Amino acid sequence: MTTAGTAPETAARSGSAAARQHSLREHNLELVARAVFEGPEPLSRAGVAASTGLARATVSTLVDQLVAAGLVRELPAVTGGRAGRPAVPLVPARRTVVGLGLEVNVDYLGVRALDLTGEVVAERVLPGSFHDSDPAAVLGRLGELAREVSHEVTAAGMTVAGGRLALPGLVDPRAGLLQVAPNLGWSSLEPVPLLGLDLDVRVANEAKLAALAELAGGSDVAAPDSFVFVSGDVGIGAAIVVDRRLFLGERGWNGEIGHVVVDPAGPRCSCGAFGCLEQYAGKEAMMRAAGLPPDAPLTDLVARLRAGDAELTAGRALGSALADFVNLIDIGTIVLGGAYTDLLPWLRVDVEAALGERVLAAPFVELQVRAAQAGPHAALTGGAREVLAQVLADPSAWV
Amino acid sequence: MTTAGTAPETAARSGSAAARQHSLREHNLELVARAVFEGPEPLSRAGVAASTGLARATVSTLVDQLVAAGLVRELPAVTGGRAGRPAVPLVPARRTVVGLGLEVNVDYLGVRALDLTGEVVAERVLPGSFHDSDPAAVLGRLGELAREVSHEVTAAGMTVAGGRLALPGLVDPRAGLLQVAPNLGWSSLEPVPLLGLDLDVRVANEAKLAALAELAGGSDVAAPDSFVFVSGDVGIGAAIVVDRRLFLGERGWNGEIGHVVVDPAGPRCSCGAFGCLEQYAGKEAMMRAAGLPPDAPLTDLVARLRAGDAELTAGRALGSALADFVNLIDIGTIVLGGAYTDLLPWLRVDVEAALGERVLAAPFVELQVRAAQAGPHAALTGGAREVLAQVLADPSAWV
DNA sequence: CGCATTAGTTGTACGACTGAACTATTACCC
DNA sequence: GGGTAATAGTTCAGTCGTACAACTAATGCG
Repeated sequence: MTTAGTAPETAARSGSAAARQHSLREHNLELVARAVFEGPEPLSRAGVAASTGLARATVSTLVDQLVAAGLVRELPAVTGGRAGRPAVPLVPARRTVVGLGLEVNVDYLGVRALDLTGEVVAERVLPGSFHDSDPAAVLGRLGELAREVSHEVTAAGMTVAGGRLALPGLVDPRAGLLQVAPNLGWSSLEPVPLLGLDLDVRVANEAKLAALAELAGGSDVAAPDSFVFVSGDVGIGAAIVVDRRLFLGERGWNGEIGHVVVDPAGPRCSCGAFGCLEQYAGKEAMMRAAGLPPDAPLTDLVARLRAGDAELTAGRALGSALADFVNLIDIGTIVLGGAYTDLLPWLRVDVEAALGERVLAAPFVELQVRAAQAGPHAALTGGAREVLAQVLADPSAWV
Repeated sequence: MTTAGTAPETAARSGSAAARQHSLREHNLELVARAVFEGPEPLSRAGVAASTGLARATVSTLVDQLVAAGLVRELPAVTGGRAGRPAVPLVPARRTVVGLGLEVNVDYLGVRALDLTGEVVAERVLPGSFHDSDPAAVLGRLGELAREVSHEVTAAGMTVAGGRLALPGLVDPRAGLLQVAPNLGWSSLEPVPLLGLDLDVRVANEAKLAALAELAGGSDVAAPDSFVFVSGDVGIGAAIVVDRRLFLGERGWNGEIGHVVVDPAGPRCSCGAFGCLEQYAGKEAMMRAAGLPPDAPLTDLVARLRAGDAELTAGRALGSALADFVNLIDIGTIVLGGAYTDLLPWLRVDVEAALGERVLAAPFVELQVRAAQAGPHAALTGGAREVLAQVLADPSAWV
């Protein structure tokens, strides 16, 4: 008993655990669920068997379990013009299981519930100003919104699988701790208990979750599997997605591109250092450079740029910082989010020029810069998607 | 047959394949092998069972297979002063299976064979000058050295599991292609066939493999599980190790810290851009700054610094670039290799100051800067270790 | 209407892990 | 010195998940 007690820690350290018979089933259940969810068009049982390499008999029992658990739905058998028994197409189940995305940001609170098809089944967004706010009060209010949403979906027969709370700051997801969120004026607190929810909620950085929302892809463009997501606002945050998974570094504090050196002789930054990217390509800096007040709405800047009454010089600095990023991590696709999405037409030339000049591997690979596809409040969508991804990763918990 | 043909690709794309019965065994075989190899002190069968969570009966059969395959060795049973049947300690087998590390660098060729205990069982190092050399001739010569080593170890009854060829340049490990190695004057070639070896050899970047050598740890200090390894020489390369595994980005071209911006108003770099780190902290820049010829040996610089006849200003630039690195990927331990290992005493203060100033998370985490532990020609050791790690990851191939 | 074709199901076989009982070997204590 | 407790390792029946093959189901086509 004493020695056995150390087993879980050791297993966790090495990242893998003993595999039993039922681990096999869990693994294959995930494999089948993924095949159904990620396939470009609906697959039949036989199609799943072909694409996974599992035997048809095995797939049948696994699919039956997923259907019984309410994760997968059978469409009416479709006779596709060719001989043979018609296939039964399998699709993600609608309105049975939902993931909750929660967010506190400088200008709004929000909760969004997504089902397995990616559809928004309930939502509350509360605009406001949460500069230097009281964490307990704000998170309490957010908790109320979440309870409203939660009741709404459970009343409709759905199950809430869990939640993700997006916060604009340094967050340690493993410890459930917010270290500091400068724009909220929050520091060193455990946000989840203040929500007062009877639900498995984890915290995450806002830019990281917004990046995950990109994985859904746009209507026209497919989402890349690996990309760097850069969210430009007052602060500038980034997330690294490799093979559709977040790369978090040791503590989830990576992607602080806003404080990369652009010019050591540049202006002093709020972080104390000199010449950080934020001083060139942060929202306030861009506004000032265009002769607008720093807290003017983004649309004002876009209007000026459209009219030709201002120029956007932030692209050079952004491109320089992105070139550093690409040189250091080698991810060839850059997705620009936040304010940069709308500003991309005036940024693209300078950014691409800087990448071409400074990225060592530029001659050998096509670097892509594209606008974010996810709509407003992307972190809400990303958070809900992450919860659902976890359901998908371990469907056996729902069987 | 037509549909089944797509299975492997699909499985490969999603990163996981169908799990059969024998996958279970493979997984657990790896688990047991890892427990034996990575444990701080030798474990018995019962100890492995406790640490992995597998049943004793299962562990026994798995261990027996590993012993039969020559990967694990049983030490004489030891009576440890306490009651009960004495345990049989299990340790990595000596001189049964070896991995080969190969390297072409500017000033030498080398081949090193390591066995599972990490001991060097054979080695050839050939100093020389391979600036602007002929790839076919040089790789042919290296192939001869490798054949000598290979014959030596097979004559002693060992099996060669494979090899890794380390090259100082942009390497695509997946495609087995060297894009460009500026200091060798090589570009766009497939190096492995030129070795003329009847062996599974893959290419890799020199700094990446040198980083893996660090995982063995020093005699005094344990190796960290996650770190950034920076190798300073004429060029400056880096590798990212997370949970004891290389993070390679999309193509293995990451870690190009030598071309991170230190000052856009700085001197022009060989890459075409301005103010790259290499122009401040590359070996030639450091030599010049100390009033030495750019190709002087490192010992000359160290002698001057010891005597107080020169100052090393590279630390500020290096610290600035490292701060960018840490802000972007959040790895708290930095291991300095190459020329930096010996220069660390004169770099440390400036590097740590820059990290403290520029790293956003600095107040919340202790950043560590340490010297590389692996000895000379670390890439040879790292390459051999990677081959052996692959043996460990799939022992079933040897059973 | 029968045959070829494809989808899905059923049943047997096999392989891998588990738990419990068993053997082996030592320390400790009276 | 012998009995007892303790620990290591082995044996064996039991259980579970997948594979393979044979089967049923449902459709198109000639």
